[in-house]
Amino acid sequence: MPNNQFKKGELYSFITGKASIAIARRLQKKFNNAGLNLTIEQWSVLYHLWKEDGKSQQELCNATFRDKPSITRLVDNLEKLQLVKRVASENDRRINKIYLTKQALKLQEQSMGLAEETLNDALAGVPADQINLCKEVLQRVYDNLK
Amino acid sequence: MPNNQFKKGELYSFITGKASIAIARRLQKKFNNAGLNLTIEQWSVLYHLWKEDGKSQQELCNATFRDKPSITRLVDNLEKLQLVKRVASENDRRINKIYLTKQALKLQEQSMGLAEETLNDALAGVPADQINLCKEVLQRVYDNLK
DNA sequence: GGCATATAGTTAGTTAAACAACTAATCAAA
DNA sequence: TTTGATTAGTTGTTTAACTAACTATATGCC
Repeated sequence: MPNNQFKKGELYSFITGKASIAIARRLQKKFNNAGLNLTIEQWSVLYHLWKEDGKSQQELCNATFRDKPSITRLVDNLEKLQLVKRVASENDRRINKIYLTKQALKLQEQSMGLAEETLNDALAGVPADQINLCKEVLQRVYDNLK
Repeated sequence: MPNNQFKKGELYSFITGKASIAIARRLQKKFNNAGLNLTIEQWSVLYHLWKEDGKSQQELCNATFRDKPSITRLVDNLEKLQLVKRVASENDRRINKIYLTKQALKLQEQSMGLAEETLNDALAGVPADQINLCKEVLQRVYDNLK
């Protein structure tokens, strides 16, 4: 039987993703302490728009690994916060393109700095080669399941 | 600066825990397909009670890495499903001890089988030593942040 | 053109997470 | 022994995930 090195006690924390939950909580705290009124989920949408503005909601679904209703509501809330605007595509009127506002552009540097800081906290004392191997394993897991 | 091997594109998936989300989704699907009317979060509580029945809610908080309101509501829902019962502790009447019902005991074998299956799906083709290293890194991340 | 199908997005309902504020029971110390 | 602090658990509110059902637009085929 493959991979039965997973004894039950270890099984649990792999499934629950304790480590990534801890990372997300730490980042959220840093946001709160910095007075950034932003959830990690909202930040994750902005993150992909900072990389390329004007993505459609469907593209945001793919990028953030969320389903359509989740993105609809995240964009709703980001619009309420005046951080993004929906603009109907001229070519295909089913599509909403999502554009960052000036306010959102201002948040990029600070929040990305806090995110890098969080990962440095998380990975303190872990050698680079181990991090890389870990990333590869997690990517493989993701590919195995998608 | 330590650990700056994290370029931005990689940063995101580490924070979001794509891999563990994928694992949880796969396990939830297996539960649904098997007709198990159980969320992964509910299962995670049962999991720790199968290991040791009669834990207090606070002990379940620690074990599952959730806060008290989350456990209150999970136990509420598990009680509605008649899978656990709250029993006030005789020594200390602030404490609820949570006990599995017969119905819950029946679910253990099947659901744990599906969980192992899910991890085997997830880790297919990943050598044991890499899995072990990955576990160590994730544990270290968790310890760094708690 | 007209109809079936696919795609983009929204709405509704249930479950869960995070946080704050709360009640009740226990403990400790003056 | 009473007062203050601590601990266990609950309740309320907001945000988000997931599923299913829905609307509207676009596409492809006859």
